[in-house]
Amino acid sequence: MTMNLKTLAQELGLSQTTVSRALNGYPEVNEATRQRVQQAAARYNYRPNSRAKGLATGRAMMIGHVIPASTRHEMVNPVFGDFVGGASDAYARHNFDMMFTRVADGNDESTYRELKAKRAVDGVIIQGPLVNDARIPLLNALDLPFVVHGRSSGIDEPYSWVDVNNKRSFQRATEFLLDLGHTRIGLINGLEHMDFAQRRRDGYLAALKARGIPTDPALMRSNEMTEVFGHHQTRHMLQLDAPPTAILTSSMISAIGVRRAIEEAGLKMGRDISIITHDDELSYLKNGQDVPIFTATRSSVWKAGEIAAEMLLSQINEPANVPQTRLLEAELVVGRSTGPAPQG
Amino acid sequence: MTMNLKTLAQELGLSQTTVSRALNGYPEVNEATRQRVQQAAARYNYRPNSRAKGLATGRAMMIGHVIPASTRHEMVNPVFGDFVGGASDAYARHNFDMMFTRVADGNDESTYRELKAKRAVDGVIIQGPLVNDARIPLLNALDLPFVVHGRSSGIDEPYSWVDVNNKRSFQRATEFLLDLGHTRIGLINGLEHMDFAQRRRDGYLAALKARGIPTDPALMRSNEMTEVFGHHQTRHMLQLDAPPTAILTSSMISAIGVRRAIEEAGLKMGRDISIITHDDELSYLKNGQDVPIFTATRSSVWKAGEIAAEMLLSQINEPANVPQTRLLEAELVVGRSTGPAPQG
DNA sequence: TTGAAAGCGTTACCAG
DNA sequence: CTGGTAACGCTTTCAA
Repeated sequence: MTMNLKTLAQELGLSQTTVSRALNGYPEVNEATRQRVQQAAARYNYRPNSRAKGLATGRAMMIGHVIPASTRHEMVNPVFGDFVGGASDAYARHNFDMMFTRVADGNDESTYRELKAKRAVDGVIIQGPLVNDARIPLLNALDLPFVVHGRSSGIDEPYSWVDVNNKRSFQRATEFLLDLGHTRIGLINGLEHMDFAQRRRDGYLAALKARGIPTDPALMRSNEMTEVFGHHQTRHMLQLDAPPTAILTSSMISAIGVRRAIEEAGLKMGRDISIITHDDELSYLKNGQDVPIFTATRSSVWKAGEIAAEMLLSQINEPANVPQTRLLEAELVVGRSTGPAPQG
Repeated sequence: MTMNLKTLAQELGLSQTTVSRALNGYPEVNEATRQRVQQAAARYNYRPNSRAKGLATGRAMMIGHVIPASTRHEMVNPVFGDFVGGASDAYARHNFDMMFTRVADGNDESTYRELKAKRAVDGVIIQGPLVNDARIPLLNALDLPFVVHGRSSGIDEPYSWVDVNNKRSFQRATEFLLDLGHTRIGLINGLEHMDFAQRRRDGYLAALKARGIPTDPALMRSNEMTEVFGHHQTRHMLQLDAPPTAILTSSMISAIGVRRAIEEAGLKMGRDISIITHDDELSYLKNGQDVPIFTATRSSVWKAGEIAAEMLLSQINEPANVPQTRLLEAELVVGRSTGPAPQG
């Protein structure tokens, strides 16, 4: 048997009401009484039953993260872990908890509906948005607060998001390789229906176009970002008549496979071929300026998680408070769509 | 306003009791009534409010995973993601949810106490056990059901665990390298207070000893399993007067750094040096037998997550049901400690 | 086979 | 400043 409000109140010779008020910081309680109550609560290690509290207040103090089963590898992607780490720090500050639901493919509509109907969460974070992601209209219709990590092209409803500037960073990375003299640059990208993959490709193409370098479809691959595919795609590219002299990879995990394929081909890194990866903390000197290349570094993704969580909580706490699109620290971008959204 | 039991019952002209019984599969309800109720529930997309249900039943239908902040890199370790993936599959089958709590270092005692006092979860999974891990006696004292992913040497209380055979796999891997003719084998291990790291080292040492190969402390490193440290440690080992000709790595993530250091040293993989990594799906022919080397492959870790979750749920549902130590599929081991535990 | 009513442990309203 | 009491939405006994 564990302590509850009723017995704690009896123990103190007070009413449940007063004890509850003392513990929840209501002003109208006598300071001496409050002290007494707090001490007793500490002594008995009393914590309000979260389900009872939730029932009474109508708030779950819980945020849901729904993970499609298809993206089994997603959980392994460092971006996932870092984002979630940052978010959970923010939740902890506000005494919220974080709930994960893995969902079979194609089943996410019913999952969100259920989350809403069961009142299991006060809001959700959407990870890995697709192009024209159906979850966004769904959640708007369900009136379940949410924030998207990333953006979804093709959606014209309002929604809040936090993203890195994928287009700009891939454009920069490509320019960097061009500056080094490479003209055949391979792109190992994520799946094309993922929104970020399109933005990254756009950046890559824009850089090539600006220099008048022809694009070669054989150098542009897209698939799940796993070691196996990184390896596979690289092997094929290296067998081309005119293989790439540099490779741009979308994730640290696929880069493992890329490097293995390069090893196996007997090529020497840095001499025969160069590779750079989206998670790298890289910058380079250009016109006397230190220019960062990638924006999805481990720490900025962590930060993105924190910001997304804070946005969601503020949306939940004061629904009137609609976030504005703005730039954060030059690298992170947050926004409310259907406003004047920053490009990239 | 969303549908609840009361209005659903009114809509049907039935009592809440009957509706509840019909929906929860109680036998004493008229089949025609049940049909009618189920259809109405589906039509209104009714789901019982999980907090109200939890209050009434005394069960949270939620499992907690507590993640120490120190292991920030842990969330990035594929082992973490795969284990959690498997576990959440199992939870989904039983309609349980999964809650994550990140906790500042040294604060985990109060976190577990709070989880218990708030009745937020029905049980917890312990990840990354240390040698003589204090969480085990704590949770036993709190009477909060738990299952450990891994084991904790030095604990003599009973507890349930699921583990791979770390010792045997590192012993095998070392033997494999010895069979290839290597005599200077570097070990890049996890932090030594982590229980698994000790077991792995033991396996490595046992293999060397069996062949009479002297051990060299300079070849045995242990640290967090990150790219940075993998790189760092490898660089140092390669600068030795007698550098290793093979390296055994504890994780795919640190292996990234290992490979980079080897590249930078201008060595050619497979000719100058070989590396194998604990996550590799490797096997080799020995005496005409195909012998698997490592046991912590991605898929077996996934499976371990499923098994751990199932053990925990069965412990929660029928506390009398104490799991027995046993071998699963030759590679996974589950158990109840203070029984005759399998070695390794 | 069905229903009324008493919890489950809080919060919040309304009196005093 | 404090207390009584009615929600919150469900399950579960006890009666019918």
